[in-house]
Amino acid sequence: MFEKEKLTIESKIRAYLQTEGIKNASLEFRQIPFSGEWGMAVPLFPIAASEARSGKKVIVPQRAQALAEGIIASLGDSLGGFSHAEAVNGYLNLYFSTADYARRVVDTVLDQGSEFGKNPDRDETVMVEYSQPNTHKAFHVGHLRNVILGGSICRILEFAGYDVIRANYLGDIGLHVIKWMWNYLKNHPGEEPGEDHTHWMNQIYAEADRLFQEPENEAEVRELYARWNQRDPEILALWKKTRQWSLEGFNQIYSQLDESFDRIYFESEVEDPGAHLVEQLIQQGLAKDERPEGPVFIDLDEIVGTQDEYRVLVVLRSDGSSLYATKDIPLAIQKFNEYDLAKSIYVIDVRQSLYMKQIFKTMALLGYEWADRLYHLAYELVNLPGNVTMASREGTVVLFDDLVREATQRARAIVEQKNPELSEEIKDEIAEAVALGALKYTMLSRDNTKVVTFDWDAALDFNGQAAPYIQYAHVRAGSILRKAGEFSPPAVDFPGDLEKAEVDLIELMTRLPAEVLRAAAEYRPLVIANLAFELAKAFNDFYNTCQVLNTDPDVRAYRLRLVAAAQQVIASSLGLLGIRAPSVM
RNA sequence: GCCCCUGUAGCUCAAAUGGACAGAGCACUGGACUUCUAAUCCAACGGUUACAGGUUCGAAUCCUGUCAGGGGUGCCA
Repeated sequence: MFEKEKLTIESKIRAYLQTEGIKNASLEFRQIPFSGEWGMAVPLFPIAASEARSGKKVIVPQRAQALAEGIIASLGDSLGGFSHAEAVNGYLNLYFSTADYARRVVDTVLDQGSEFGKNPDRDETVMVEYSQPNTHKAFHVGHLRNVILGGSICRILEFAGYDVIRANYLGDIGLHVIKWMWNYLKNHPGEEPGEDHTHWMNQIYAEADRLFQEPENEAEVRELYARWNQRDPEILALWKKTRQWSLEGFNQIYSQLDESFDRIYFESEVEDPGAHLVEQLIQQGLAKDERPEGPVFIDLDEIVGTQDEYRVLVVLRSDGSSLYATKDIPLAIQKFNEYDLAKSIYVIDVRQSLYMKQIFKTMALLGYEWADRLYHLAYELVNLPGNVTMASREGTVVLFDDLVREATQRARAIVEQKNPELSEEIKDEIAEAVALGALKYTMLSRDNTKVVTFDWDAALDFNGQAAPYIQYAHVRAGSILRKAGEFSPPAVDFPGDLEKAEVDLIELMTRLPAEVLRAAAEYRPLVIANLAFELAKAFNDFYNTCQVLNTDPDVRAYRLRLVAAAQQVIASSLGLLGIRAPSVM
């Protein structure tokens, strides 16, 4: 937003440094930490230090300070858009005219609206594969982190200018599916799912898993597996029907989470291509075939010439049945056959890091030039207190629908208390927005590499650094505009003596564009989560210290602009997290 | 054994990628609703950034080592 001023002043600084015998200095602009007014800072330590390194006899801090002072002296009155400058602690601080800066930021935000902070189109397509649930099974809080993270990453990448393809890869075959069908045929023939598909599917699965422990049941399941392998039409039909139930269940969840997918892949579709590919690998001499005594595997360390780095990748079991790797290799190829991808991202938990590395290396060995465009976005697990990993088979899970139901009920009770006059329908909407927002924010506001310990109290705490706090700031802003009867107040000048709360709020708004780029580059929604909270905090501070409606007409005029702009930026940052921004709550 | 991740306030987490006094939220204590919604705000409290060295003008951040926790490591997904 201030590139022009930056460039002008930069060339002037360089000119001065030339006279000091310093050429090609690397100038760095950063934020001035504390501000009653604001501007940019240029640290001169790096320059002084490089002088010292090149043999000149200088004391770095003093020299840095002297340079900053020298620059100011040389600039004189020609500050090129800045209002004044200071030399402090070896930093050159350049300040903007408060009135100009404020007006410029607010005008820009309101002109661009929901486009503010959005990067121009890059003409690059990125695929993000996430969620990847197994059909016929539960959807628990562990799965939730993946969907929420993947969904937010997609939104951020889009905002950063990429074309994004949301891909899902469903585990629709395997022992778990056979077990499910066995239990269904034996104990629940003809039954149909109720309202909540996933919950019902999971009950049958959990029961099947329990019964599977009995040897005679296991034998029956194996029999069914054999029929499946022979493509028994009756079993195939049942599989298709029940799989569809699962998909419908997942879609209920996705739509509740405001998630949707552009491309769905099924494990069942890549199993056969995978088997053929394995044969090729063997023929090419890349894979070793030890069947029937051993499996088919690629000795990556041996091929690459490393030790204990890539280990070996088993691509087919000794009995000829398929593994993850059997299918992931053809799937990677299929993705690039279908799309021209600048990047293919896999949102998968950190335990599969080595496996992902093996797959990527294998693609490189196969000669695909796009192998270096594969990226594993690893995230840590959601554990229960006491570091207990959620696992359906252990029964240590918090199910998605249980959590959402509880959270929504609590949110609903608060809406009831705050806004009893609202219609039931609106109350429900708000409760859902708040409940889901809170869950999403909890997942997104910690770094991908950090384990989330799921705690009911923390997940259901709507106070403090949480989504409802941010949503509430958005609501308050909307409320002011509604009462003013002006949702897009006309442009006006800003005064030079703004309150600190106003300055801080404006300052945070300017950070959105850069933070979007950083979040996209690092695949870290946390960056946006932090900004959203800080914006809300600054807005609440402003709300508390600055009257908008009941004040001088001049003040009211520019503050209405400020409120509208703040509301926009808060809404945008919530949007990037996939969190709804209600207008009442 | 080897590899990866983590260790910051009582608890849960940040820290603009090496910069100005390490910041928030919970919890605890004391204040603020006749005023644009108190799902809010203000104040107070709370730190040898696991430990020991090193690199440099400057380190939570980079390097080495140690300790603690978690994960991975040829036919689980």
